[in-house]
Amino acid sequence: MRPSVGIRDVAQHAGVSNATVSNVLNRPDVVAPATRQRVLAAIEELGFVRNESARQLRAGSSRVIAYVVLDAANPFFTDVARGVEDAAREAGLALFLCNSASDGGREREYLELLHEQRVEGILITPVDAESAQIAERGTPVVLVDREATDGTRCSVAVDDVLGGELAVTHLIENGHTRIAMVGGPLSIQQVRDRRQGALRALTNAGLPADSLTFLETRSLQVAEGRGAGERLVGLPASRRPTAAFCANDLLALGLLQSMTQQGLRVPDDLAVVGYDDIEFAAAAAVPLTSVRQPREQLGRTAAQLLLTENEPDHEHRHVKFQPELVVRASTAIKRRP
Amino acid sequence: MRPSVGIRDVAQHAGVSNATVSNVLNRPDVVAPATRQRVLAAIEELGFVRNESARQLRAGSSRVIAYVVLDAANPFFTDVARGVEDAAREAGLALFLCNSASDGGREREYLELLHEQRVEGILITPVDAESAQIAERGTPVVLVDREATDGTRCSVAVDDVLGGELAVTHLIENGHTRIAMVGGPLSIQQVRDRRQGALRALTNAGLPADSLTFLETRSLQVAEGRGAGERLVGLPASRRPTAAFCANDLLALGLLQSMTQQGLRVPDDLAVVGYDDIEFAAAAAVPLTSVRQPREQLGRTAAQLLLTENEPDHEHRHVKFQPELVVRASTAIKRRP
DNA sequence: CCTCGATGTTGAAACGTTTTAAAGCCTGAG
DNA sequence: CTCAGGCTTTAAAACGTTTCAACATCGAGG
Repeated sequence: MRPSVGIRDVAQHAGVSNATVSNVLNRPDVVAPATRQRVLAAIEELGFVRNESARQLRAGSSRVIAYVVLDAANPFFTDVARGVEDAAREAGLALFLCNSASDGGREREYLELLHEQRVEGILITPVDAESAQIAERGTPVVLVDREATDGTRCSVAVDDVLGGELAVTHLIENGHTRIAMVGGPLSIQQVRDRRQGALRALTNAGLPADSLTFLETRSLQVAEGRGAGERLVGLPASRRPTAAFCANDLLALGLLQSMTQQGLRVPDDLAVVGYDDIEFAAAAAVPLTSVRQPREQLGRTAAQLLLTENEPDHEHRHVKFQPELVVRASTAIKRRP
Repeated sequence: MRPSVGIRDVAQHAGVSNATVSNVLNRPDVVAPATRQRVLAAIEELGFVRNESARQLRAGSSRVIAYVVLDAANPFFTDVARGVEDAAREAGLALFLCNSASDGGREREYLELLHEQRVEGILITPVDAESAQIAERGTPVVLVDREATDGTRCSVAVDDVLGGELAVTHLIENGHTRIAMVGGPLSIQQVRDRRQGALRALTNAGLPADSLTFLETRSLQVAEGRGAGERLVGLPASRRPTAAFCANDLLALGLLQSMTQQGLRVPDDLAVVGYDDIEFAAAAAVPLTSVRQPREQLGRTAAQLLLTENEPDHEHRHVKFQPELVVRASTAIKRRP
């Protein structure tokens, strides 16, 4: 099953030393064309596959970076990952994706493993603030979609406070004064920031802070959005919000579904704003107004920062992008009946 | 930056031999409690992180499997991946995700890298038939969502021919006789199989084969679905199909969007069936009728097969699941006006 | 007091590469 | 004919673990 043909088998078969085989693998130009051919033929014939562990042990570098993603099922993160991969590929690195699935334990396990693997660098969208503290143990770490509070590492983020403000300001301009915010858990920095932005929008408009009903969810997934929809409809009509700002598009889609199911109409009975502007937002039952983030650029930039990490004069940087509101049908202004 | 503290530094610091440190790491029960404490303290103090390359080089096994996915942005695959991860985790293995993004070149690179890394096993949904042939070079490989034609490896698939048949039979039963199939490229086995199923449905119903207009797309992504929508509407009304079967839900969502944009109504002007029944299908502008596949089970089973792969008496198995039609609004029967 | 088995610990040999310094070989100039 | 210098090739020493056989130590049983 595993004949385990090594570099020395190849060498013997080609009638050269193992050093020469190694040269063919790593510096093909340095070895004479004739010998090179012979060695390549031997490699082919024996089905030799270089043992990366041994290579890495001796050479010290790994040619791999990893992205520990918060939720692989969320298209937002796969778009970020695409950006990461493009940049990594340009630098000749491969990307391994790890899914923490919002589970701090998994996240820790993956980080440990990646450290042990001595990957060239780690990108991570951490589960919560604590895990963001994770000590750097020799492997460079860059935070993605989260700002590093201390100066111990680079980070790439989007201004979530501004994003929340944009969303809710838009709702206020459309005449809404009772607004729900759906999102959670609050241990997630983004949720807190977006809520803070929402509150700022109220303040700016001179509305009282209790104009915002916060519906906390256990995760940022579609099912939780549906649950929030039921809770929302359960509220007494007099206090029921006329608009909802969701902490991400998955929640918004779930909310939308739940509204339809319960016979309420969007935007007439409830206006909805999502966040992320994932591709499916535009294809939703009611095309979703959403706060767009530069997803791929986020990933691309993060990877680039990571690559500068072991330059001698490296200083940790914190890049922050601006979000942008994309208006669609889910917040069309209410028609007079 | 990289003090590179090794097992012997720890040993020295704790006043034991490196063998003992290794024992603490791998067989904690065999070393006396007092010594163990001392070693653990030293590890903590020095911030030692085991070098996985060296471990693997010596020990031979890697505790990692990988899934080379066809399109990480397609929720279908992330759901499969969830199943894979659950099963892997139960077996104490970590999962690395690699995204070939339907690019044969990338796929080959990743496979090469994974072979070199000596991962415990590889799951792959291959880009095309050729790449499915990829020689096994010591690392067990299991095909996911694709049937292995030769008996050289295990595979887990869903009956795509049946799926296509279910979809189109449903359309025929709803009275459609001019049907479009949207999908491609034809190098993808699934697309071919689903088309074959569609044709079989026609035959069963006694309809001529040219009742099916095949609109080939360049990929299975939303944007291509939109493109197909435009082509569809461009057809002369007399020949224009009244229903479309899409090779996956992403195409169907794109098609849907394009219809709405062009002022046509689903299902009245065009009935639409998707494939995969991803979560977003139910939340679409018009909830999508779709062919559901047991996504997580697919992944879970694949991982389990992979784990049996180096049992002594292993025989390659081909598991095949049955798809199931989920009917929603996008194929509701046309009302008499 | 000796032996034996159990329990902990260790020295040293792998594992399969890369890398470095040096050795061979050749060609053409002196 | 010799030798400098360029081009190829090589022997051997790492890299940081795990593992195995062997070595202490100790208490109990004879």
